[in-house]
Amino acid sequence: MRLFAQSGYAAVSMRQIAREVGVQAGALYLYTPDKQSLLFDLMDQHMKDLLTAWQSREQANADSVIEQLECFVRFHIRFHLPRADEVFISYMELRNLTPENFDVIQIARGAYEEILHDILKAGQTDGTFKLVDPKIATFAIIAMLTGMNTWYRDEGRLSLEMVEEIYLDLVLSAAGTKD
Amino acid sequence: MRLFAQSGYAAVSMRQIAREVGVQAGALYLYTPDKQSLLFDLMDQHMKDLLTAWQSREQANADSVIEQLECFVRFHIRFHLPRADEVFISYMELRNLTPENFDVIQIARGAYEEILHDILKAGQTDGTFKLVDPKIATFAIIAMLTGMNTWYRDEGRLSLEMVEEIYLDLVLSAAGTKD
DNA sequence: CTAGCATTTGAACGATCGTTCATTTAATGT
DNA sequence: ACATTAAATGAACGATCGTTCAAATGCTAG
Repeated sequence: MRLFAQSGYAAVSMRQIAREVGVQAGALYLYTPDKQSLLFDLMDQHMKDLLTAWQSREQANADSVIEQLECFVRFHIRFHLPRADEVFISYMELRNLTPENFDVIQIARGAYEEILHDILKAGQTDGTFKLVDPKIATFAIIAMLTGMNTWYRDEGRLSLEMVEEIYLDLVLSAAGTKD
Repeated sequence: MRLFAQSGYAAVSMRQIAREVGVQAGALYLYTPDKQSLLFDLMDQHMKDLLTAWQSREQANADSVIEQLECFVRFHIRFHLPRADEVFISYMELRNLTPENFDVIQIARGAYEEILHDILKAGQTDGTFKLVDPKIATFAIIAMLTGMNTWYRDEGRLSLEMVEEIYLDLVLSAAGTKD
């Protein structure tokens, strides 16, 4: 995972991976059928972890849509930030998946986007959110949140908690809740 | 450019590039010193085009910060959307640049981000934007706008003009102008 | 038509790729 | 201590990589 994130799937050789785990290249094939599976399993597990983590979070079903959106934003940040390598790989290496593997990941990604989409649609329907297009807002918000991974550093100017509040404010504003 | 965008720099061979332009691999070296230069020149030209295009846009200096932000958003969308391949490469292939080439691109990228940053800071200072942190808002807005490239298709549900208005609305809201 | 220059070829270089497999080494059960 | 199973090696496979370069080809000026 570290090697793929650092140099990219295509640029990392099985021999480099073997060296990193202290083994000869041939031995890797006792654990994986091929290089492609290493990439797919990494991405597939990441998406499964993501969806599972969402489903098993402390859930308050009677929440207002604003609280639901707030919950989603905080969840997204807290899940993605500590997983910089997985997230990076999952976004950058999609084209190195075989078509079948690509489809699996895309479907999981769609399921995750639908979580936010449903919240935004509900908020638009009951008038809480002043949104022109919930589908586009979904893309925009997720891109905005995930983009954090490209610049956030633990030793940076702002703490995780502060960044979380700032992004929450940006998202709630974009959704049209600030009146 | 098309090959790099499609398969990634590392996965494209000089022989594939040669075949695409109808020539043998050796002949490419009459036009480029090496493969790396192909990638760098592509990205460097893209960044130069971007900054030049911004500087030479029809400029109304007395604009309000809201108009400036609106101008930036429209500019970003109109510049990036028709250049899907260049943008994709410029974001995905950064790690395949040599350190010196990487620095050149990063500096140009910083210059572009500073355009938006300056607008947001000005708007925060004069009270037009209700922003907690202009620097983070800069990252968030650019990520949000650039993310459009991953899903927008010409034959899609919405026209470029409509998408532009929707994103403009999202950005202005996020900046805190909608009261 | 030819001389001279520019362009392209195609073979070759050494290196590295993902993957396989006979063989060796390590661990386990009796 | 030995038989058996598991794990790992390291050499080898054919393929492909970026790059070089002598030789062949195409083009232009005289």
